[in-house]
Amino acid sequence: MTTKDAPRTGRRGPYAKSREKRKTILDAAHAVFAAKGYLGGSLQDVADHAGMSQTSLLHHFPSKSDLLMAVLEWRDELSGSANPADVDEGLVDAVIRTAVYNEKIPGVIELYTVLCAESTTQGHPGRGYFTDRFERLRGSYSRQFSDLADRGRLRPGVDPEVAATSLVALWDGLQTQWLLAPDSVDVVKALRAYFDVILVPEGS
Amino acid sequence: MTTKDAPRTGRRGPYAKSREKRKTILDAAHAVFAAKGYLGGSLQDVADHAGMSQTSLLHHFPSKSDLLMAVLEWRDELSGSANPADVDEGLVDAVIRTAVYNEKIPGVIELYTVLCAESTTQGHPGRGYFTDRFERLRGSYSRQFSDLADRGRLRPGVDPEVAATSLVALWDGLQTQWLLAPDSVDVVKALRAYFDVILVPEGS
DNA sequence: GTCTATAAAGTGATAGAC
DNA sequence: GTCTATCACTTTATAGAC
Repeated sequence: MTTKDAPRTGRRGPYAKSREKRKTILDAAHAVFAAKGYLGGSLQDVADHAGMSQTSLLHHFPSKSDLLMAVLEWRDELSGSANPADVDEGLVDAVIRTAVYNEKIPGVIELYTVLCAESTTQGHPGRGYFTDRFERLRGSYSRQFSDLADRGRLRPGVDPEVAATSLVALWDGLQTQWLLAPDSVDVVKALRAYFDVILVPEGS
Repeated sequence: MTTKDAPRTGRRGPYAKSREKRKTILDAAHAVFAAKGYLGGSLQDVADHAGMSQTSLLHHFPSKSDLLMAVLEWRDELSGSANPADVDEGLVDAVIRTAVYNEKIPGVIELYTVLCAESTTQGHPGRGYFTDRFERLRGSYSRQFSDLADRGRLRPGVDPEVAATSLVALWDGLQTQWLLAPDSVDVVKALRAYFDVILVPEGS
């Protein structure tokens, strides 16, 4: 969490309304950045969406890039609680469950797809966020594929690190194609097919 | 080709210089759009790169979106001649050869990665280009995987259409990660691994 | 075909009244 | 905490001299 509970100076604290407004703004910024990207979306767009003036918006977030970072962090918090992982869930189940869930929130996919590629450009404020995210994901998947290999579930010859990088790449690439042609691309189906081909059926 | 040879009114035609300038501009626009995206790069940036004023630039291309489309089409022409396919080359060899070649031209990868994701946004002039491109690629790869399946080279259970979509997705996703972390991601290695896992070794 | 000048609109951000 | 007004700047695009 970035903000602690409101101090106990009032019934619900003097900041209860402020936090609510903050949420409204983040919601608006999420929609705008998803639809037009960070470079293509303006603070005025966000302010209009949030039902306030552009200057009021900047009272809550000191700059446009601060707003972007807040949106990205807020999304991580939200998705963690809206789509919680089972404690003993395996890699495959977690990926498929999330991919199925993602189909219900295309706006979030749009945000990540657009901002991720945009962040590869010169001086983009989101670059660090996505570099870290990819490194973290590759590490996590790599460990889980190694565990699967230890239990003889990974197909012989498959490198856990390459599989981790490929899984992330495949997933992202599928989502991009899905955004451009939702009727021609089945993200979940393709991910299942990838797992089918790099894993060995349980107990064999 | 979009333009025919210059009419024979002069030795080299009155448009020889104009065509050269056009190439200079396309080159500059390519660099700028690759580094900053279409939304992030300005006509002034392109003009500076091309060594001319922004108004002169607009004399050659009527609008910014026209310039974008010209860059994309020009790139297709160039890459077709710079990296020609063998007539009897198989799918695998062609993909690996191109992936190896691509490592030498990171600017082109940057252009496609950034513009592709950017094109999923509202009203982006490049959207049609990328939608068509993906549809064409999926169709082409799908047919080639089907041919491989007919010759018993595709692993049983692998769907040619799913494999086609996945190959395109994997390739694009790998390139995105490669742009953000070139030392941690090996595009060619991961593509080879994917072919290894969906294909059956020759003659078996 | 190139330029200067300029239009007309939009940008992120700041100052200060209320 | 919200607003109006405004700054300083950049954007795409046009007009017209040379």
